[in-house]
Amino acid sequence: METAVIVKVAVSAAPYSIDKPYDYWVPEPFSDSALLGVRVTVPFGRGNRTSEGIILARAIGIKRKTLKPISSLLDREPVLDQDGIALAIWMRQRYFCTLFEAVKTILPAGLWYRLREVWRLKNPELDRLSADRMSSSIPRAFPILDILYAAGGSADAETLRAACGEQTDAVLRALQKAEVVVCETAAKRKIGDKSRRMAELSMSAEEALALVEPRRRSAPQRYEVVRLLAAAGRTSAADICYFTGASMRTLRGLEKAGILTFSEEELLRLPIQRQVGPAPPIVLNPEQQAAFDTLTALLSSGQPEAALLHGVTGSGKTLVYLRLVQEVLRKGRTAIVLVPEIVLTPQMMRKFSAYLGETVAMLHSSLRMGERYDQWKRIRRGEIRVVLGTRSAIFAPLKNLGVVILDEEQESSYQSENPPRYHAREIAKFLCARNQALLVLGSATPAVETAYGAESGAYREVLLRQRYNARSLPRVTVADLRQDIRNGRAGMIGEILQAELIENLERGEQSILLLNRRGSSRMLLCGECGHVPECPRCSVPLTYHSANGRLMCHYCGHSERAPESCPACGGRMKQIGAGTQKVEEELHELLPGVGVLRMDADTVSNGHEMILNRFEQEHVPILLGTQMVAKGLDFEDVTLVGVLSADISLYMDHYRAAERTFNLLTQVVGRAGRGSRPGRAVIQTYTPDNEVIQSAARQDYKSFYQSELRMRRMRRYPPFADLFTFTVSGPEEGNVLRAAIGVREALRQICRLPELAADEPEVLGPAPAPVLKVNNRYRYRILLIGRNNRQTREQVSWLLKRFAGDRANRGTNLFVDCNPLE
DNA sequence: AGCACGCCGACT
DNA sequence: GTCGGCGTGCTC
Repeated sequence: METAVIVKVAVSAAPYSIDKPYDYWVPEPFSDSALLGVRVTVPFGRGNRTSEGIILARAIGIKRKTLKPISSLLDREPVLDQDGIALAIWMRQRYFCTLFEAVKTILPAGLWYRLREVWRLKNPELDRLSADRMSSSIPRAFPILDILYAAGGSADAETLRAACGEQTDAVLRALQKAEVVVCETAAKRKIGDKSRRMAELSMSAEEALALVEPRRRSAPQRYEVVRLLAAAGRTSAADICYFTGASMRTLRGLEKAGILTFSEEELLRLPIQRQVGPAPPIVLNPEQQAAFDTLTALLSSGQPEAALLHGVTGSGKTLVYLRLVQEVLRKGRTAIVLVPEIVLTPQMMRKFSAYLGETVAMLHSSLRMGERYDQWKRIRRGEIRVVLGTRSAIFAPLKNLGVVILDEEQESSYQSENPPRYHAREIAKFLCARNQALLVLGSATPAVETAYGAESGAYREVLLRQRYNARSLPRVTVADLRQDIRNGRAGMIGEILQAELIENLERGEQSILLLNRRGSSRMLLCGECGHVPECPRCSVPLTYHSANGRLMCHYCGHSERAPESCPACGGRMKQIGAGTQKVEEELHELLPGVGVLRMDADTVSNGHEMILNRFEQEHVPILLGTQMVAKGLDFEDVTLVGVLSADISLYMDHYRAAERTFNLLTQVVGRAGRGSRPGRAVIQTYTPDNEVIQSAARQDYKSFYQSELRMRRMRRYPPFADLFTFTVSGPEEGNVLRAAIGVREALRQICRLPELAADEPEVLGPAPAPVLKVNNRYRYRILLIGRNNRQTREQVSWLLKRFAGDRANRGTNLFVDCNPLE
């Protein structure tokens, strides 16, 4: 029997329902380089389509008849080590994704190849007449041959598809069978350099307008695009689409018609801040020293238990992190430090590089793909020993990991928003266990689950109670907005807050106002019939953007020009919604001539940091913004913080609503009085007696935690149970609902299994998702309240596979999330 | 999912 | 007789 090197491969073409390691044999020339963690291309499926894959295991074995060979190697050296492969396998069973999806998440995007199918004539000498004769029985073969011959004998599949439409693939396969053409797959690196596509007119503005003007009615978008380009000159394609509502398709059409030309523009490299100032030696106060001692003791134990560093705002957790990382480096090991937001990385980076110098690397999502990839290579080569970054930095390929630190561990940004929706804390736990490394979760307001873990002994709790320089907490006033209503004040700013703002203005001190809601959504409403324009593809009202005068959908990206009169009755349209713009107007009315800086999703695109710099340097009296103003920003002169309405996030339909509100309020209140002067905070609310608001006002984590934990125990929420959210989606509401009911019934069956029944699992639903329709797909949810253990996950996995395999569910899709944060 | 194979009805 | 519809089953 013939033997060969046999490898197990995670294949990208395998969907979840059939995902497993597939065996391939390795042809002799590859056998030395086809190592574990090397990416490959392989034939897959009946049609032997070329698919990407990665080698998970390797052995010498019998070359069975049914095995197919590896087609090519994509790497000279492995891109994943044994730990990385183990992590991918773990992620598959934890997040219900395929092995390959897990690998893709672990590796940096800059590393990925684009598989390009190139079709060419099998015999380059073949003349057109013979080719036509050979393919005479294949319908629609002529246009494809036309292009192939015009392009000199070969063309890539994308070009062919663009020119020949729907059935290109089928025709190509038929031509392949007739031995007219062959297909080759070329792996092309997605080049790391991020550039953006720019467009400009390829003729004078007058000429271009003259060309599109006659068809202004039938092709309004073309006309709009040309008008914009005529006025603005060279513009990025993304901006053109934003301001005109045209799609990329329209732009390409204009390119084809010779009216505009595309070009690429390099995005400027962010200058890396390396102002390594003289770093004074770190002096810890007794409490910090005690915390440090406890953590180092844990570090030296063989298999350290994880620690919760619970320190009030301003207790100097960062100094403890720094000392700990120094200690880890001294032992010849490496460290990962995670922060929740990109905005916070430069601040933290400055501190870290001051103490640790060149061994620190920053890794976060706003790095350009190429930079990210370069950093990744430096880390792999061992040049970097400390990685600081946001969520995805947890996948940094450090060797000999000693510690992972998650700062502000309760933040929801640690959970990925797209599948696999991993949580950096869970990945960190896995990595730490495997490397005998220490996991440190730092927070002033830990997640309820984490605090419960500390209470029940799963984490070692280390406390920091003292505020830095013994500063006192801000004086907090809870202002009852109902009182203002009784007094005839209908605005967003009540009497108490106004008085405090005036006081601050007189003293020449700065204030921060928080509007507790996401984004800045304003809608249009007809003043006469009440009609609200909705998204044609989603079940949400469209949001009005004043920057471009358009109505846009945040879910699917639909965009249309805002109507001047009501499409239903012709009445006048009004803007409604309490966005930051509205509050800004109110502020101008109440405090004429006072400078206000606004920071929200609308303004943030043109520079988060710029706004903050202006606030600090130009000493603008008031900064008004959404949640982002609450996060870790320190300004010397801010002595007043106002929360416009504390209630909004309390009544969201989510089990973490109270926790989120408490965290936000505590954080934002902590922004006041960071300098030498004492701070004040005003929390406006319609429910001043609410326990969450009261405990946030007192900065009393313990009492919030205890009442929240009682509630969660009663309602069987995490940490007392795990919530699996099943979402069924599809284009037809009836089918979706039917499929969802099927899922519920299957889950109820599963729950009766003896191995699960002991935990008393419960199944609820189906209920329509909070936004029922997104992108013309209806979504229904089923909730399973149970335990996230191996048995449950196996059952869930089985259900997912069965759902995908059932033909009755065609067109619908099912996915699962466990304990989603959002 | 994506593809081939196979088994039936409407055409040259 | 053959083209193409869709139902069925497999993916190393």
